[in-house]
Amino acid sequence: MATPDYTIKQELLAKFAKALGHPARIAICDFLAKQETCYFGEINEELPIAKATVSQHLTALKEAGLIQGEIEAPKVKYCINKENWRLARELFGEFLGQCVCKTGGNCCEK
Amino acid sequence: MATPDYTIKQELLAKFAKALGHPARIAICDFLAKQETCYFGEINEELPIAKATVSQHLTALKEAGLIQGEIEAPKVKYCINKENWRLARELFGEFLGQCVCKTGGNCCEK
DNA sequence: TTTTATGTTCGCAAAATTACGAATAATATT
DNA sequence: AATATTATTCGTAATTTTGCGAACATAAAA
Repeated sequence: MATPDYTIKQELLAKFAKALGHPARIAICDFLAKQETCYFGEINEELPIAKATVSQHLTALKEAGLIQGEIEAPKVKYCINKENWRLARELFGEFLGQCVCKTGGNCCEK
Repeated sequence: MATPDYTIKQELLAKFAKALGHPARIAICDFLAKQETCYFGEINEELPIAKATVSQHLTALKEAGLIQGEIEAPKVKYCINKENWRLARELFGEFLGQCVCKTGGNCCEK
C-alpha cells in the first residue's frame, strides 16, 4: 500500500472542490437546486455550451457524487444527490470555518 | 462586451473551488489555518512533493486570493487571506445551503 | 417499421494542470 | 567577497480538461 499522502477528508474535499471548479458546473448545480423536475434539455438550454460538453460536465458532477441521473424514456432526469450534498456542506463548513475563530488581521500584512 | 455566460458569483465560486480542487492545496490550507508562523519551508516539509511544485500550488492559492505571502529575509511567510476566506465561506455556505431546506428524498431515485 | 426526439459517446484539437530537476535570485553569514 | 540558505522561475514532459461536431444508442411516435 502506498503512503497515504493526504487524509481521506482532504482527498474527498478536493474531489468535491474540483467538481465545482468550473462555472458551468456551478450553474448546473444552481439550476438543479431550484428545480424538482430537471431534464437534460432544460439544463442544456440554460448553458451557453454544446450539449456534448454539457453531458461531460454532468458526468463530472455525477462521478463526484454531487448529482445523479435517471433515464426516463428518451429523456434523462437529473437532480442533486442530497446525501453527498450534505456531506459536502459539512466538509466545506468545517474546512472554511477553521480559520474564522481567530479574528484579527492576517499574519502577513498586505 | 461578450455575453456574460455566468454570474459573477458563479465565476467567483468556481474560482475558489478550482483553487481548492487538489489535495495538496487543501493540505496547505489546513496547515496554514492552524499556524500563525507559516514559512514556505514548513509547508514544504509537510507535503510529499517537490518544492517547485509546492511553490506552484501556493501561487495557485494566492492567485485565487485564498492565501497571501510576504517576503522576509531569504524566507517567505504565508498565511490565510482572511477577508477572502470569509467571502469563500459565505459563498460556499450559500451555494451548498440552497438545497438542504427541501428535505425528503432525491427527485431521482437511486 | 421507419421516423423523430433525446442524450451519450467517439474522435479530435487546443489549452491547462501537475510534476520535477536545474537554474536563478535575493539576502544572511562567514 | 565568497558562501550558504531559502524559495521562485525556467524548461520540459506527461496527463487531464475543455470544447465541439459527428456518429451512435434508445425508445416513443407516426
